Amino acid sequence: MSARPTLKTIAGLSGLAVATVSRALKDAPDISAATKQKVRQIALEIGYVPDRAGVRLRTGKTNVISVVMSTEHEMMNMTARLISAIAAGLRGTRYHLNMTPFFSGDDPMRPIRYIVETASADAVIINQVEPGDPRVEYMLANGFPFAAHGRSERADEYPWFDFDNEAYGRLAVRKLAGRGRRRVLMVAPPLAQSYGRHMLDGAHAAARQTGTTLVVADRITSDGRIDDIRSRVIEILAGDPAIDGLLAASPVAAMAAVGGFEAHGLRIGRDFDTVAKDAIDFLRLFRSEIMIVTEDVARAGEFLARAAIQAATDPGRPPMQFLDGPAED
Amino acid sequence: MSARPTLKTIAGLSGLAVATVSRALKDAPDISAATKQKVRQIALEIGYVPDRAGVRLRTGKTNVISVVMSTEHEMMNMTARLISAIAAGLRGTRYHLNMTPFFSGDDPMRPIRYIVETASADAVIINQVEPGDPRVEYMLANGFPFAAHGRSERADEYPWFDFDNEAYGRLAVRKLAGRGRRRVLMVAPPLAQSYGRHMLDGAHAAARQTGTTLVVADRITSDGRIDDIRSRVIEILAGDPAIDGLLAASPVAAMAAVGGFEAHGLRIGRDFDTVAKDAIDFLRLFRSEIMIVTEDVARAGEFLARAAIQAATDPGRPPMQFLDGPAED
DNA sequence: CTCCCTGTCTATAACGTTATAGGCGAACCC
DNA sequence: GGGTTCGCCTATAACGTTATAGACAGGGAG
Repeated sequence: MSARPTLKTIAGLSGLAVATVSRALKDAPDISAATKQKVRQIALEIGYVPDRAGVRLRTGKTNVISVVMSTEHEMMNMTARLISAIAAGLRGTRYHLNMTPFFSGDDPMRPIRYIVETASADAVIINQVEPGDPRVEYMLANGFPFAAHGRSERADEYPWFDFDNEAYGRLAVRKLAGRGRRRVLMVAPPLAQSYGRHMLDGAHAAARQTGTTLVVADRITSDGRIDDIRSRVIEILAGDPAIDGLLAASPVAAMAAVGGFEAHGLRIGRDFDTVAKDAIDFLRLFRSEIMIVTEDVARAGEFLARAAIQAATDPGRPPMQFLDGPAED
Repeated sequence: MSARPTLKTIAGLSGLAVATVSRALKDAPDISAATKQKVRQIALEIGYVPDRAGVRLRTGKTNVISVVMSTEHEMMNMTARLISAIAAGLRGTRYHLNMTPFFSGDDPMRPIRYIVETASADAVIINQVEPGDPRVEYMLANGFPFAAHGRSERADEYPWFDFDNEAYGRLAVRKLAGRGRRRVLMVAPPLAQSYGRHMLDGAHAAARQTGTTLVVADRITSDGRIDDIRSRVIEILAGDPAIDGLLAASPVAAMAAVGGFEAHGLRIGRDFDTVAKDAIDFLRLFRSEIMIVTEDVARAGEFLARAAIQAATDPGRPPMQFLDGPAED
């Protein structure tokens, strides 16, 4: 039951001063090679690991990356994978992963403010960025390191990873047009979020190019409740029976909307075709007739982890940014 | 750009000593009510929040609860909800949530050992407990506070929350028998895990009582790959066409197995019935013909959060334990 | 021989907190 | 009036780390 080794332990064993041990482990230039060697050897043998509290108190570095995300509803599926991927990206680094979720009804700024004010992380990772996102504005204003899944107008100024939803929108409409579909119903993401606008822009552009008509479903969004999506799609189809294509922004929305089509007796592949984006390998398992475009969340998480670390350790460097193209099935 | 307030700041403003301020905020008995009042007032005004590194260094308390879970595969769905629920349970407490996932191929003991050795959390929460689970043994041996989702043989000695899978197994078979089903195929969880054994025991018991025959699918488990489950179920049905009931341990297994039945042209409700356990409200949305038994993960997470905190702060108290009954649809 | 440099190492202080021992005046008792 | 007790407060040290300034020996230059 020996206590945990500290610098003092190594100092005692080596006959050196605590400060020397510290500097030797830091590879400081004014420590002889022999000393460094000896210190490192002892440190290894007794399994020395720096005490986080000591380091943090002295340096202010927490060695913590905080993920601040909403963890509810369907969205949780993708968020969970993203967090898992970030965790994977943090493996082998000295960073710990902290989760500060916010819940519906909570102010998304609260956890952010807390972290910034108490300096309780070296960097923050957020997702679901909106145009003019206050979290982005706040952290930029305070010079607090962060990385974002998604872009706002000020995307130039911070690290981000984003899926190219505009390319997805274009690709999806082209795929449907390629199957001869002329009138496409789109269950779009909430347009308050940046990625929703991007996707819509892409779909519109490709619709113009291919001579396809794009009908954006009103009163529902792809993050809505299944029942709402399904019943609204049924209504829309009743009033617009020429619709022969479906463009969905999420796997759940796709399932729900397809259900709406099927309620009219329409069959996928025969009476209509569907393209959907899937980040969680969901549709491939249950509705393989749907044309799937995959969003690679693992890549996103791994990138965001590295981007956050770079933002924390090297604020001078240009921010890491990556626009990920859609992967066709 | 004023620096963060510390005890020293309050000491300066109040004219008291730092130690007095500290004790006043701790409500120590030998500080006058007037002083306490004054100190608290100032602390509130300047927004004093204790520095975690300082507290941790001095007291050893990290104010961190670490969740150590595997974050991969289908299981991720439920794990994600569990983590989210734990986070919800931690809201309003002074505890931060740390995530230390392990990945397939990783040794599950590694993160546990790290946390215990470096004392980097006040308590740990684990899930998917197995009989003789080495994580449980290790933490019990080291007297490290933890709470578990699931029980092992030594369940008496530690805090846990568990879903009553035995009751679920019984209930499921009874429901099928109640619909006149006589020969039930069960897609069971991996029997290496405690909950799998429980569920199987319950199913067997109810089968005996109701005169139902229970056929446990071999070579597949409910956490397996969709395709494997589906094709194995097809094989089994080909060799055993009298099967008219399905008991699934997870929503994904249910979907996959139902797919196998349907591949034989069998229809749910007419040719067979299905009972499945669902923790993520999945089946209700997509296959409502299935009889669903709900496992309440939110309750589990909230309970585990409180149980972990109690284990950390009050090791003398008897461990919090709760066996949650299945909720019928 | 003195002076200065260079290469190593060390003493000290500080980050913010809290446990411990002690100080000091006022009130109380005999 | 002298001693004790009580109520309230403070000084000090310590947790583990690292930045800073400085110490000390040996070597080279003058």
